Amino acid sequence: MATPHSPLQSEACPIVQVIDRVAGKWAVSILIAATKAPVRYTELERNIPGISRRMLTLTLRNLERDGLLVRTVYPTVPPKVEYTATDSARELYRHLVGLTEWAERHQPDIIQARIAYDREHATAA
Amino acid sequence: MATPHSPLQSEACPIVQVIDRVAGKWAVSILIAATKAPVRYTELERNIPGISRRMLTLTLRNLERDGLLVRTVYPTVPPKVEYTATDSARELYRHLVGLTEWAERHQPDIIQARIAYDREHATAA
DNA sequence: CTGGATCCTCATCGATACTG
DNA sequence: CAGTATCGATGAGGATCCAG
Repeated sequence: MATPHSPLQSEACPIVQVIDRVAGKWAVSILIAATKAPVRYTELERNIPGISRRMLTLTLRNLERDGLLVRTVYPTVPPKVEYTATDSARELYRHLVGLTEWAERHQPDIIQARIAYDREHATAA
Repeated sequence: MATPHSPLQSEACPIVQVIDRVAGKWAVSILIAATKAPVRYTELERNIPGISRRMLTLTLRNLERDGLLVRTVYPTVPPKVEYTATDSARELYRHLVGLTEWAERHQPDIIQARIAYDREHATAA
């Protein structure tokens, strides 16, 4: 960490804020999509399995509010809205990629660890 | 995250799994503490402001289950339990540091963005 | 097509009390 | 010291309907 002090002061730790901001898989999914190319509302709805309209809208608003997405409205007859990742978001995305790579590397380990743990702590059947 | 058990087979993209695993400030706070040095239960309870016993235990169990923490019990008369970060967790921590730095760099921007957004979308004055 | 507003459910979390 | 068990409050999130 840039500031190796205040080890356990979670409130002051910026990473907590990032986690909170990105908390919920929806934000990340949207961010990933929008970083690759400007995306439309319906496009996101189709490409993110299981997301509800409500959460899509809510998450989009939050990301927009935090300056991670830019919302562009084209006043055409069928309304068209595009969401574009800002530079800030693209930079964040690079770090998320770091996490992705970690996840990919350790996914098998985690799965194994869970299996082992569950077997160990199995509810006597 | 506080779910007692995450599904063993997650079909989601790896980054979503990381986010889910680390979602909630407690996991990160604990991870940070345990990465720096082995920590005891009460030590965590004292140093993580606002955490409840329930969440502390739950989060510890999940991290342990995923192979990110190792739980060591010393069968002494006053029981002593130490939680130690695994290599896997330490590697994850390095990536979390990347996120931290991003957060520190962009925190002012985000705050500004929110202020601007809120002013723009103020409930019709 | 893009969302805002509403209702309602259920999971999550905090507080408390109890135990090895 | 290091937890577990239980209960109640809170709010995130899904479903639905309506509007620009």
